[in-house]
Amino acid sequence: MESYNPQKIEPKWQRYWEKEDSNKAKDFSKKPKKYILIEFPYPSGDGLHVGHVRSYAALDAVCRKKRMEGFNVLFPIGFDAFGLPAENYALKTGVHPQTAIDKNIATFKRQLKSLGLSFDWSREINTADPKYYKWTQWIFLKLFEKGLAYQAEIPINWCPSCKIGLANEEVIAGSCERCGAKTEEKRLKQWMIKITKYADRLIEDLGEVDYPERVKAQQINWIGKSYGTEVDFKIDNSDKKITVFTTRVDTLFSGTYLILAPENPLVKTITTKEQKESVERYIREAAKKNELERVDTEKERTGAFTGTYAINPATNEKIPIWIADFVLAHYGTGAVFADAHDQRDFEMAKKYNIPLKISLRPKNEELWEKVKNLEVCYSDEGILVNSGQFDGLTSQEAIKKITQWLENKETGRPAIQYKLRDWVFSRQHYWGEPIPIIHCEKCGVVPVPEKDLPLKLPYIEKYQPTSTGESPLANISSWVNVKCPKCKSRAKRETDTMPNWAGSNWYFMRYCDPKNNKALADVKKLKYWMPVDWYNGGMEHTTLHLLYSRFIYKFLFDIKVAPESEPYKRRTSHGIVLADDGRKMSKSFGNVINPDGIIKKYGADTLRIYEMFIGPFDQQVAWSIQGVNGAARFLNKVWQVCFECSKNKKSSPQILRAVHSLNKKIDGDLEIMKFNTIISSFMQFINLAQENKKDVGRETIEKTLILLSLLAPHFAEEVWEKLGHKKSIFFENWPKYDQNIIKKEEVTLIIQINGRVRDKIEVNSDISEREAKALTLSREKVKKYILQKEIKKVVFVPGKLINIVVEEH
RNA sequence: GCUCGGGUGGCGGAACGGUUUACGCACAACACUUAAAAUGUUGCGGCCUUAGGGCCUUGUGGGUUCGAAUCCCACCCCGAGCACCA
Repeated sequence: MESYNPQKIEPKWQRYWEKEDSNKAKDFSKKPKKYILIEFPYPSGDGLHVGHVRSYAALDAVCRKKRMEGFNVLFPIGFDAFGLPAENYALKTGVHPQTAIDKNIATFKRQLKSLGLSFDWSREINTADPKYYKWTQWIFLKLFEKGLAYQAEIPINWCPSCKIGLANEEVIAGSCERCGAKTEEKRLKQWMIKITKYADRLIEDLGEVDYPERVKAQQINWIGKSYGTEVDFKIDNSDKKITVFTTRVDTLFSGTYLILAPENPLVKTITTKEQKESVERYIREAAKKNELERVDTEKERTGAFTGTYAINPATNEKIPIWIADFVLAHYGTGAVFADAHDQRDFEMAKKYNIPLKISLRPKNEELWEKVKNLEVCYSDEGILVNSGQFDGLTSQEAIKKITQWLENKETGRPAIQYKLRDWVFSRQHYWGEPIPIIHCEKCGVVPVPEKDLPLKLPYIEKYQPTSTGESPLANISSWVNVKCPKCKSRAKRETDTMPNWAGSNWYFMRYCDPKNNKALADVKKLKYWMPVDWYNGGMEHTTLHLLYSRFIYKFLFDIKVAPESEPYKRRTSHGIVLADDGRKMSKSFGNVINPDGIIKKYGADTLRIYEMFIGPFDQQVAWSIQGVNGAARFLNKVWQVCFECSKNKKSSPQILRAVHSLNKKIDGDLEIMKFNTIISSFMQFINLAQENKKDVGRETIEKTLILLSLLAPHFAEEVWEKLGHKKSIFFENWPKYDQNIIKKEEVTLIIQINGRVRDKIEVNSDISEREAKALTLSREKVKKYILQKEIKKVVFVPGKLINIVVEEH
């Protein structure tokens, strides 16, 4: 008998599957559809990561099973090819991003194919292909048309040394990722997308999808909806008012000052002559700090007095208006009322000797003494004091009643705030989709007409950013200078490009109809395939890609392009694969595992089995080369058993029961992604078969191979063929297990005395309680424990256990 | 600080109200071999015991239960995400 030689058989079957188009999904097939999606890779120069292998192999197993169960499965693959690394690489080496990406994609394709994954390669997409990004640009035009894309001057991370705007993910601990210089805030006009308009729907519709709790919680947290009250404070000696947002209106009576964000436009108009200098100095200081420094909660509270006062609508007292950098301009109204029941306000008032008042009383008397004397800040809920008619109410009651009271006086109202901010959609980079907008001297902002799409990214030689912070595209005057599509007068193109997320927002729709020239995808095909039935990906995309793409899909639903409002029925996520030292795999640590090496030495099937066995799928796992040996040994054992037993006629009841149990285990565990227990059950089965080779018949071997084909497809095909089959094993139907065969006649009954295991007996599985009790009490071991003691109770769990409860002395 | 996960042998982990430590790795002994590798067999939580066996053990402390790794309460530790969000 030949020994198992993956290096020989794997390429053979990969060629076979490619030739036979084995994994092609058929549009409008009468079979029920399953759309199973993995996050498409960014084709980095490092090649495929063993982490990709784990999640792709897992979902590949799911797809293979669904096909054998009679589903028309769509399991597509593509490449998210725009992005910064290719541009940085170009800056360093002069190699054009297009060239680098093409090369990387070729490597990825070779690697993915060498794993034998059952992708439908005929639907391959590439987000940097003009035929693809034509539709990414089209979506932008639609957003613009509906008023959801707009320009605003907002602060961005600016590297004064590279003279370039940086995305948040390019700023590491307040410094530029490339040169290490401290970043500053710079205000630039940016394209923004109004995702906030969809905030409520993004929360509510989570109710109708099947996502892990932690994913839902993270998205809800990120959107950060909070219910509160808006309160108007009249400015003293003026008609103007300052509106603040609070979730704790119960503390309004202790509001002894107001604080504005330094960037709040009101600051300029209300600051008095006397205070102008110190206020302006404070604003300058605040602007110099980057986000990281401002957020440092350990630092001392600072602020500046504007010289102006406001009237607290609850007490009618005159209270000073301050500015402080811990008040955020972009949240709420950029203004808060400050009181003794907020840690930050409390600290700041202490520092500047601003008067404080108490309006909440804690239950704890000892604490109350300290709170009363302003020794500590009490910020929990309590009972109202010094609050006029509201005294004695709990915080919860007071929030309702005070809001109502303010509403009647027309100085307040219930309000809702979100943490979610609009999405900054501009990047000052080359390697992205150009934003299809023209700035006309006469007409202003004019969209590129749809017929002119795709607006192709021009091929350039130099990627150096401009000194003004514009993208390198601004340097190509022949591309920038155009005629206005409306009035034909002089105009300039927008030179910002889109962020990396633009292409991945809708790629799953393109898979449904990847070659369509007339639409991003044919409506009928979308209706057939969408929504994605099962989408697996990383937790790191929860608040970026996953949220963005849900939003864009909702928008496309609203303009009648998408057939429903949620793109993904079910989301699951994998844990990351760490290096054997427990750290992230990274070139700089020198601990990266290249799947090519493992495939060469052990074969793709071994690698796949190992990676799925390594630990729970949704948790992070550390790589271990010794573990790969275990997977290789397992496949070798299966190989031996298959050939040694294939001539046996019949299987023993024990083996039959075991293989049916295994079948059941796989059916159950695959659906809940417990791949590690599937493989351990498989190992147990093979160990049993190996010990009882005479009892393993051919039909059991064949069943085993079909079960194993999900995990080790090349292996299964090869043995299947060697057993004399002419057709691919993947044409077989998924086997059904028989519960009657699984049911055991004889079981081990556990005997407990007072809950402790004292004995075990082999009994018929449907033994009655009376019989079991009699049998138990006749056992020598049991007698020892119940001698001269009173039996108080007998607990009987049929087929499992009997517990004798006796009096303890 | 808030939200969500976790803490079980030397290690990865299984069990998620009913035999704790399945399966794998590592380790040890033996067999096969001139030798090594590979493979196979056996052992492998701790303490006590001549044996039979006994006792302890799922981060810590309580509770519910005939019975708790599993359910409840409090605390400690680790990981992930958010974080001056009023």
